[in-house]
Amino acid sequence: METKYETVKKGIKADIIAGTYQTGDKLPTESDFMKQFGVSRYTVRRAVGELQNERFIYRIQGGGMFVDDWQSERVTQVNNKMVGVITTHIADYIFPNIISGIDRIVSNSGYSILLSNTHNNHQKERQSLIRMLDSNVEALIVEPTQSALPNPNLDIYKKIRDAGIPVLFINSHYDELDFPYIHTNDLEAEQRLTEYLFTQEHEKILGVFQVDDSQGVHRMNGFVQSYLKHPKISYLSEIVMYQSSDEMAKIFERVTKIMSSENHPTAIACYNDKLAIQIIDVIRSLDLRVPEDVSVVGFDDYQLSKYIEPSLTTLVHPKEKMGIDAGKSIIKMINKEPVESITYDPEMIIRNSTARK
Amino acid sequence: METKYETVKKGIKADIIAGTYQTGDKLPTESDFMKQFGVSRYTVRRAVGELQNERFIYRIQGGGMFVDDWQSERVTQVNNKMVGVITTHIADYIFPNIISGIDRIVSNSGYSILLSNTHNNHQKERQSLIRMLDSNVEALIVEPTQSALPNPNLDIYKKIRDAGIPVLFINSHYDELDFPYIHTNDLEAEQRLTEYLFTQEHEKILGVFQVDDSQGVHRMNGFVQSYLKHPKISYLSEIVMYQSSDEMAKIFERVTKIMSSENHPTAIACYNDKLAIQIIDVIRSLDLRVPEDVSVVGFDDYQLSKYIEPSLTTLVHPKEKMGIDAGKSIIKMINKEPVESITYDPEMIIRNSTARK
DNA sequence: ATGGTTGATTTATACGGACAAATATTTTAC
DNA sequence: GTAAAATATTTGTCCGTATAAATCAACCAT
Repeated sequence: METKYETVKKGIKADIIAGTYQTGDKLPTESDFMKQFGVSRYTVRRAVGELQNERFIYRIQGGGMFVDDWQSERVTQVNNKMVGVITTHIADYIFPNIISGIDRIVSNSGYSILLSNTHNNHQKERQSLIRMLDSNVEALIVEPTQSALPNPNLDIYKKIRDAGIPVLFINSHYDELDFPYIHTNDLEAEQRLTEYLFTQEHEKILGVFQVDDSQGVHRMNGFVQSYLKHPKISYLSEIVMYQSSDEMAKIFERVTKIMSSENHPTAIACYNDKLAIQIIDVIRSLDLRVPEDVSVVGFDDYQLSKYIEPSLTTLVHPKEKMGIDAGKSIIKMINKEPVESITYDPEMIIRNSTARK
Repeated sequence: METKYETVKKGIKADIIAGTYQTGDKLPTESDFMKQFGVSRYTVRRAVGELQNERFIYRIQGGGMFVDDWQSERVTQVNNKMVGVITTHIADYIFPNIISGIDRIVSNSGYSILLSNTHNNHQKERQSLIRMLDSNVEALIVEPTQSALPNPNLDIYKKIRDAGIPVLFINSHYDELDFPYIHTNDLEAEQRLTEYLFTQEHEKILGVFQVDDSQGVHRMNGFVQSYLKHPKISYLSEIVMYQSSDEMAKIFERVTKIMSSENHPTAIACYNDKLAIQIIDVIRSLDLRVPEDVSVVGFDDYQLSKYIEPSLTTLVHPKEKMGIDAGKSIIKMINKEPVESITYDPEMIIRNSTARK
């Protein structure tokens, strides 16, 4: 709940910004505001006192209160409550849902989102972190960049920690830093999915994974560990690893080569749905049918994965909810309340891109 | 003569500077100071309140008052080069692409994006605008909220203009404000698309349009004007109008009713691809085939529109490019260079959701 | 020892009242 | 009409009181 003086302050401030009271105008008297807001003189005076500190008004004893020239250069103090959000990509894929979830929560607490993306590049991550610090964000939500590789920006993260700025990681995290994080259990989920393909009698499965973020590595490990539980067929597994900086065309070439061979895999486990959708296109160009000839599975349950033909078998995990949880956690952290890390267990959704061998 | 609270303030401040109270030390309680200076609690609180504003002390409710690190860097100059971006939705649809395009450009010029969304609600737009001003953004990129309706926030926009803050509108704009804008030529494009349906011998076409944003209104007008050019059949057109606040289920109900009738329309023109995809689902639930029984067209060329079954006939317009152009324009505007409004002419893409009647 | 509960302490918010000081307005005196 | 004086208005300072919220310290049960 908001305090009364904050309500009064906001009310008057809004009228000033809206222009109801113009620069230089005489404001209503304290008694007027007392009646208008139904509060005591103390409360009004506290509100206008802060507005005076923020240079929105000035007061003349005996004369009245007046709107200050608040529009001119007030570089000095900015009362901006901001939460910094750093992700690898803004537009791609599931991030909009996450960002939207964050926004829904933090905007209700009066915070804005200062957004930055790293294009999965450590140098850009560094720039983003520095800019966030310069902008005096009160807290940070970060999706680590190339989380599977050593991070050269740990020095800045440590500075941020020492400055007492709360940091929350999403999707992955760094073991060296003990910030809380919210992520999905990629390894176990991919394991279950691969296991499902085995029950469909697939033995030779191609895994295609992006390995410069830790989610991709976990998914790949899930794939591999599934095979290790079936030592008789584990030699049949094939894996294509790629980095986010690689050209997609090159990756598809490698997949094409593998799928063109005599004894090609009968199923493909993809890093995510986006890749799966593209791989299905590649497969069809080889005159193979999905799922009759090749089963394809993805990850994430991208919102349109059920509408494409064939609809995708995949793993669903919360997206907007992750954002909402992240927003709630970061607000708690700002208020110095304790916060627990959260792990989501993705659920398998069987659709039409998979079939018995 | 000095006021009492000034005396108290000076007294405490002197002890801090002299080192009687060291940085981090707990100060005496308010009651202590009341006795020490022989004043009321109000006076003590007023004194320590100002000391807190001057960063000499900090207070913890229930905990006590402590000497702040007043000797360190007093002025933490905030280097916040920020561009505010206000859209109706963050996650939905094509906005991520636009935001990503903006980010690509402005981040290269050292700017961060302060993001806010309005959920297509005027009240929230107002809050967003005020927050942006409070945060000292150097420029604003705004997608108008409910742009087809009168905007109650024009007063703030005018205030922003008077303050010399550059504003750029995307997707739509307000005629009352002469800010530059970047938008697509929705009317003509929808006209061409409807015309195409006529060439496919469709005569009875249902239009489903969202009418609280001006894009939707323009699209609907394109649809209508197309019919007006064919007066012989214009009585055959049907239109379902809805607002963003309406429940989708209700809209689908109305569509269902129309499509269940004896002589139902043979084609449906949808506000956008997202709606088209859902409408195809509705149509199929009525045991009608797309495109054999009913042709469906969308708008926007949503990225997965070519992957769904059937792939969508639609109008493509730049999305990320719109963001890039917006970014470039806003940087120019910050540099006080002249900027022209930009109009994109969407291109028609014929896919498999349409067929000859 | 430890973990939870209770009560005391301390700051935060809020009300009402009183008088002082500066300014604004009206009245009075010329 | 003008200037001075009286009055009213408005902000500034200050007090006492009350309740809420957060923290701290002591206690008790396990």
